[in-house]
Amino acid sequence: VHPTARSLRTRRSGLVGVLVPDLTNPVLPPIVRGIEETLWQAGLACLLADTDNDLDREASAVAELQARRCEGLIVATATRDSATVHELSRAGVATVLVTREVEGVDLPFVAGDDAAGVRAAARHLRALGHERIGYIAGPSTLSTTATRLAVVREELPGGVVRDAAAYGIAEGRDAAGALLDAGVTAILAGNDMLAVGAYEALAARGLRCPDDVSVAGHNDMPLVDKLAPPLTTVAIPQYEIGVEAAGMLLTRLAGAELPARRRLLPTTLIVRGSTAPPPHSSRRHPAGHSKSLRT
Amino acid sequence: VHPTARSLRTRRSGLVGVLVPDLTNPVLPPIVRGIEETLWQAGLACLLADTDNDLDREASAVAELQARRCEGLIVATATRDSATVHELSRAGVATVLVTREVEGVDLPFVAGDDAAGVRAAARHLRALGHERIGYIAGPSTLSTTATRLAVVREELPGGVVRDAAAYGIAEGRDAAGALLDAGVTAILAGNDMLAVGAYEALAARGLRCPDDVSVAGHNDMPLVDKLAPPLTTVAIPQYEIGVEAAGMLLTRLAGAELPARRRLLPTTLIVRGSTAPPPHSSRRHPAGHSKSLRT
DNA sequence: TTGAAAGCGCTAACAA
DNA sequence: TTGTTAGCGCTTTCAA
Repeated sequence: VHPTARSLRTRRSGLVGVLVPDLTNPVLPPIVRGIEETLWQAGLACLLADTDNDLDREASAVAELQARRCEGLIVATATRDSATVHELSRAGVATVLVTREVEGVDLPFVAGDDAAGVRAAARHLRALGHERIGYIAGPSTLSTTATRLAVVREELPGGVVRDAAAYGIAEGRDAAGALLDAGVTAILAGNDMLAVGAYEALAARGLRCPDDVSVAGHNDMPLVDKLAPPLTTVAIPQYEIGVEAAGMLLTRLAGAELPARRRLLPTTLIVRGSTAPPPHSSRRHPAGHSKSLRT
Repeated sequence: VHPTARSLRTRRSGLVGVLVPDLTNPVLPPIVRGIEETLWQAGLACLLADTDNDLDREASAVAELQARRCEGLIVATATRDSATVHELSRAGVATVLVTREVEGVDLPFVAGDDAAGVRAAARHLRALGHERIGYIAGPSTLSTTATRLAVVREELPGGVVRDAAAYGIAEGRDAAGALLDAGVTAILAGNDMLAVGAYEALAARGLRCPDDVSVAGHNDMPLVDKLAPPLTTVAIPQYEIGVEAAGMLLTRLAGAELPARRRLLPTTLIVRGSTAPPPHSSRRHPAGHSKSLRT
């Protein structure tokens, strides 16, 4: 059997294009694995394209993938207003969006339930007794940022928000510095890289985590459980997201209707050592040991 | 232009298969990016296959990629005696091995210069004054393990070696425990995951790093510089390895001769806080402050 | 049921 | 130089 001749005749390439913003971001490999394994089992192969978070490269990668007659596309690179994705939608190309959604486009979308995760994290901090809580938001071009920020605004009405230009350590450090200047006792970070930056900002000021300031992140990337202190963070079911995205593409390619256009998989708040009651809080000490409560 | 028809006619698919053992291993994504970008620029697309370190999956992935008429293969999954790779070599398939080499096969190979890296790490520990040094070797099925171990045997003749069944944290913890029982003052780990396991073994015994025992790793994976203490480790030029591997495949596909079959790119020992002189060592304190030297 | 033939869109070989 | 044609290996259609 010769797949090329078959492709020519049947007009099906057996190829799916997978667009990732940066494979180096630890969130992505498990997702890609989920996609790859699911597609592979269905007899489809993955053409991988890494856009390095560059809009032009996204556009040219899509063009190339289209030219190569991919049967469908799985896109994890989308900015909120991606013209490329809008065009894909208009052209009726079988496309599934992963992790990053695009506004005004009704393509299938799969992600972790970030809103629930951030909500849990925000409530966790409040339950610990924090009242001045700062949030480090990621780049405003991404839907993930918007989703998480909306929840923060809702759950932490008096919260201080700082933007980071990118989901990186340096950006987190700067933003956290500004939040500390504003006097927060807890920092919720848009993702774990930003949280690591917050650790650095604390260290630079001689502040201790969680004694002086609590920090929480998002994604539960590898090794954050080994930091000092281990990072409290929101875990997302990355592999399952990949499997689900590939599954949605498969049903779409089979011509079937999707049960739901948007699929949000459950996230989990993992409480570790980086979050604790704020300083001077009576909750710092268990009630039975606390003098202030006894008097 | 229709690439399928062109492929049928020219018998060139424009596809290269990339086999990885586990994309989730942080060493791989930068390598894959290097491969992908280089190949993409040359007009070739990457078919990604993740074998999950499974021999059968490696075999079936190769079969599938062959069936899809990939022009060449980049293989990062090979065990030292991989029958699949031997077969590839025999069949004359354009193949480049990355990171993991296969014995008795003269396919092009690209990797970091692990031997030099491990040598530097071993000498670093000896220079600090360590005399009882333990080594945690990875699975013996991999060439990386053999390469590193050979250097250890050479540089640390009296060293204690323990095998780990896999490059994982739990395996590192167990192996490190055994080394500590043997009374070592420093642990050199086959990679960073094993080193993190060593950290855990130390913590479990109430030992402090680097005060009681030094630890060094290999790969410089993300966040090991943020651990407590920051990990001393050997950094390998991952992205460049990917670029070089793709480059070698391209020259091979162009029919040209390779300047060298094996290409080892320079590694760097990054000394951080996890290595220090052994306890009771006069080198712990600068000479000028040391009473023992004064008397 | 089995078999022959047309044609998918391109490129390379050949003819003009 | 430019234009025409055969055929890559398969699937699908249509005839036997």
